[in-house]
Amino acid sequence: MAAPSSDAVANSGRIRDADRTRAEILDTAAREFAEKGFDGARVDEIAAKTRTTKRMIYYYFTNKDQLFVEVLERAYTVIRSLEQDLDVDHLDPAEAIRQLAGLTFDHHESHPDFVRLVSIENIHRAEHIARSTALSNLANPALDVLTRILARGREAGQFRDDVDALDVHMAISAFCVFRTANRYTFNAIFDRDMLDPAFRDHHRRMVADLLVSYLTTR
Amino acid sequence: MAAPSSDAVANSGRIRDADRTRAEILDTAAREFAEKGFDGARVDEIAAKTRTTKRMIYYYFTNKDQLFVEVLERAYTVIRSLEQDLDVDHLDPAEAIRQLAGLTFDHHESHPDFVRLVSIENIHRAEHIARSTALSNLANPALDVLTRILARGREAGQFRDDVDALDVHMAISAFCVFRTANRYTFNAIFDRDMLDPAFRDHHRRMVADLLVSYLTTR
DNA sequence: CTCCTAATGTACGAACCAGTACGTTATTTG
DNA sequence: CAAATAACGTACTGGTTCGTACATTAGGAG
Repeated sequence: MAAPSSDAVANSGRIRDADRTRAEILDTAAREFAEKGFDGARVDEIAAKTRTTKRMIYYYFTNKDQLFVEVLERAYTVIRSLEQDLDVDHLDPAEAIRQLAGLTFDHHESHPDFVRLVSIENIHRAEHIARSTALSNLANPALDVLTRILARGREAGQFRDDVDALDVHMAISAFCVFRTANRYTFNAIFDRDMLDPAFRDHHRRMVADLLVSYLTTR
Repeated sequence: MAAPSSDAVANSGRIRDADRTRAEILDTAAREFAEKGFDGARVDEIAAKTRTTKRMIYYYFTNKDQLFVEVLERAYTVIRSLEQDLDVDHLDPAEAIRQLAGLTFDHHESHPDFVRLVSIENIHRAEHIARSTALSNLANPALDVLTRILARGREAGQFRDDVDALDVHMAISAFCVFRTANRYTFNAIFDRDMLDPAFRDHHRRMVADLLVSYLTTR
């Protein structure tokens, strides 16, 4: 009965705010894409889970593909900024590798949606990344860090010299990504949930050990 | 004008053969699912690429989900039989690990569609595998082999004793799967095609070295 | 206060797509 | 060889889904 005034409140409470609407759409879309995949996700469903309408999605993002592009851009930006904060130049090279592996491990462990989005983008052969100048030019701070660590390790005679930073990055990513990305088939077939906390610390140490033992073996 | 007889020939040339039709559908479906993902693949398109019709797909496989289940069953069966042929009990444990890693590496390298199908199934949270008794019960011969190798390595005092066969299998799979599954985003962002032959041998040795150095470090 | 534009909402359409009703032909069995 | 059944084909439908035409309102500029 007091509806009219409460409607008015709801309306004015919902002040027009482009940034806010855009951000809310992106958040919801990220969850929905990660949950269902690109082709499985529904624009109508994303809109329904937002406090705005489908029209707004097309107003801000033109189409479903472009929406996915911006979802990806956002997801990558998060991990890149994390990596940038990594300061390991003062550490022993082996310990620096352990820190880097640990950081990657933790990020993937706590951002399964990011891992899923990347998997989905790979199924689509990275066509969205290719269309994104932001992502094509986004260098990886972790690589610079890694390059310096490897150089120091080699100079100290601790590390082998037949691997480059990208190889090491790949090996670390592979391990961390697999635990999250392939968790379901792995669990279904081997009956072991890789994300079970019981394995967490063990696996976290395992990536680090794998890389350090590899690098220090000649 | 000579159509009737040539039609008849075309018709009788296409002898009814359930097994053959089924197999052709499965092959085509596997390619199509691997190419476009489960939701991206079209039943009409699969049918069009077959010498039969959509009706036959539903005749043999009931629905799209069941078709995917059987595609997966087939794909897994191939690698399982490969692993079964692996005989490394006569080898030095470290060398046996290298052989196993090499076999896994080669299979993933030469069967990108298999890797993609697994990725797709993970996006769908292994719901199809769960529905397949064949897959749920399909043990992994590689695990038995691996268990024996690890036991021998430990007895010989060569291997560490804080890892089990499944951990090692995971590490190997992670590396091999990543190269194929994440090749596109990796290439887009780092401008390195992991499947470039130039890296093939290097990476093949790298997985083996990673595992052996890890296992032999205490 | 008025005008202009950015922001938002409603309703709809055209294409698409999984699945099916119905009919036909080959092959096997008795 | 007849009857039964397995294998196959055509044409269609009902529901879905991306995208848009059109209408409206809020808020800032002057």
